[in-house]
Amino acid sequence: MEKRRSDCPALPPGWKKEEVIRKSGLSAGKSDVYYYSPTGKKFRSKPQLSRYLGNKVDLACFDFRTGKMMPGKLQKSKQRLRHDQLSLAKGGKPDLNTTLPIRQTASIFKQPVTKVTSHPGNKVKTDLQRATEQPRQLFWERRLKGLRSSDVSEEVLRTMDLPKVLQSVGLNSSDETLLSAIASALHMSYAPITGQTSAAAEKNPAIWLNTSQPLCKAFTVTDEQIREQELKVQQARRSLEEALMANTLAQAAENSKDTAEGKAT
DNA sequence: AGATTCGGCGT
DNA sequence: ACGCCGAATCT
Repeated sequence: MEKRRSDCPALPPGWKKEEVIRKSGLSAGKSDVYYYSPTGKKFRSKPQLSRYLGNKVDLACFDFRTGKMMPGKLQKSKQRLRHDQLSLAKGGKPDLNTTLPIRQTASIFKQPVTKVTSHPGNKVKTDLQRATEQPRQLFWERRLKGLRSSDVSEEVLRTMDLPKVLQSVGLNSSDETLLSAIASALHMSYAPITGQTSAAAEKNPAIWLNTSQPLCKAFTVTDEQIREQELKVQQARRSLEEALMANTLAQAAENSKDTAEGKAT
């Protein structure tokens, strides 16, 4: 079989590329691409490669299959914004993306910061497939300050009212940030959100802060509150269902109008 | 145990 | 249709 490993000019010197054709099974004829580092370590996907190279090499426009840099390949951020504004101006569908505005690291993929876990004479498996939890800055949630949600016409939406039992921890964090902080915590972790349970966190957050919990004082939620909330969610779902239904109907009407115009010309 | 190979999930 | 990665299979 063609076990030819070729140089890959788009990568630093010493990196090799290999393409292996599948010879049996349902996917016979298709191929898999692998890269080998100068030390001989094998890489079988772009995320894996990106994790290893970190910010040494920007792989944003690197095409894993061909092994070449493809300049037009930049998809995210810039182009994306332009498209959004364009389609918005034309009255297109609203963007339903719910990704949190959390800063990622230098690479285009999730990537842990440097964390040395292997020492001479110590057997520790490095380069875990899934990057472990990243360390976080103590008051990272403050970066959420001032973020507001708005509707498609840039009209700022009324903010949610938080129950009084929810109070932020630490100096002068605004209520507005607290909402974002709690929402982020709910999105980013499957663990229960308890707030800062240590009373000491209030006195000296720099030392006692639990960084896996939002900057929020400890609180308890009653069954009563849960039932109330369930009711609200049910109502919200009903109005959403109505809105979506109206939207698909309008869409269908629009389409049939378009095809009618097409026939007329 | 490590390398190779194909399936199949998610997008 | 394809990238990515789990896991069965091979050496």
